[in-house]
Amino acid sequence: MTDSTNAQTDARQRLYTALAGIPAGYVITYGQLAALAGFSRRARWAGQVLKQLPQDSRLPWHRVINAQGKISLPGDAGEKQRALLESEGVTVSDSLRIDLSLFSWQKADTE
DNA sequence: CGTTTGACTTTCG
DNA sequence: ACGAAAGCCAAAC
Repeated sequence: MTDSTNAQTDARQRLYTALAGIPAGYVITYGQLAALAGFSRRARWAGQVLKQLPQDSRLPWHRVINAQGKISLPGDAGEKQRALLESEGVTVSDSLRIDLSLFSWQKADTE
């Protein structure tokens, strides 16, 4: 395969690694996740990658929400994500909203 | 190469 | 607090 293909795979891999670093009971926004992977202002791209994420991947994709502290997944998928977060101890409001001041993950702390 | 699209973000009313 | 509009960026057409 070509170098360009490698670059694309590497970019996704970095995002996966960053996502894997999010502990249960915490959430992170698309923008923060992208920045954590080394790509600032790539929030949309991060969302696109998660959408294409295979089901067999064991990554905590449900810990990723938007900057408004709300689940971006439409329909039943959003309800499913809420259930997963609740099961990890994250409090989710009826409007799929989460208190970022309590559950937002900061890598530069607690370690 | 120009246009459209989107699991985003921020600002304004 | 909520919705609309604009801004931003990469991938798909």
